[in-house]
Amino acid sequence: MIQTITITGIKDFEADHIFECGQCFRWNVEDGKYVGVAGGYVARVSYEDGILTLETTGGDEKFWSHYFDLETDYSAIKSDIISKEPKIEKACNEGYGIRILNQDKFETLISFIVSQNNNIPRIKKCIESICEHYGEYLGEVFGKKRYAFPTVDALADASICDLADLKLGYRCEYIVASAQQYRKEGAPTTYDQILSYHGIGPKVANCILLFGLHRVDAFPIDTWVKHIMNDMYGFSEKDVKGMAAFATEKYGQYAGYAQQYLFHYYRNVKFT
DNA sequence: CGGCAGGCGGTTA
DNA sequence: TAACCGCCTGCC
Repeated sequence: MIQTITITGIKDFEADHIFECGQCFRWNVEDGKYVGVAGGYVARVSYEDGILTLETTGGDEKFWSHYFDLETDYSAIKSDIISKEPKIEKACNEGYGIRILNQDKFETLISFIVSQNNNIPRIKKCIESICEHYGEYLGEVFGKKRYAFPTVDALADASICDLADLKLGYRCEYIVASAQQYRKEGAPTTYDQILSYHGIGPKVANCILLFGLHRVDAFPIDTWVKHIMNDMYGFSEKDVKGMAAFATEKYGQYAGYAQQYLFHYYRNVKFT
């Protein structure tokens, strides 16, 4: 059963920008609108003239409002980072509707383990496969079978051999070990704690900080960001430390937002 | 066929 | 602590 939620007076929202800036893997265009699963609910999203419309199997306005980070003033954020770094203005204008979602911590942690040394279409495929095999079946919604992201227990108790059938490669053991650590310790709260997971290094840890824990000062440096920092500022692509220090100094507490605008710009506009 | 894709762990010097 | 190397898999 589908309910419709409409939220009005929303600025700085563009589904394309939100879902194509590298933060999530379970939202895809179906018949012209984005459909995805979050918090165990299926939703179809549309936005026009300040009105956000969600056709969903569950979750109240409060849940979705928080998920889409609607309480945050992105115009103010853009002004702030542009004032600190005018060179970012074009990227902010191109990706004007970006928002950093408030995603589930465990889902984010596992998803970014899957992302390592991998490309986006295959990451999405792998995660859907994990959901189909280990997640709760949510029914047929908008013409497709839908599945929730698995619980911590479901993945902690999964066998590495069975996961291997999902073509996850060497990431299988990371996934099971991480789910077990998460079950034992609870959700991580610091960078060092995230880094202590087997199979999580600096890049993935920063993604989990930013996208899972909403630590908007985190600045994940992947190969794209390396290209960007090289192109914009002349950094050697090996100088990850230099880039990280520069980002903190240049963008400060909003480095994560800056990363998203730049990533989106280079990924979807400049290099296409 | 080698190279690479939103890296990481392990081993070397 | 920096520089390599191998790695599951799929697609050029």
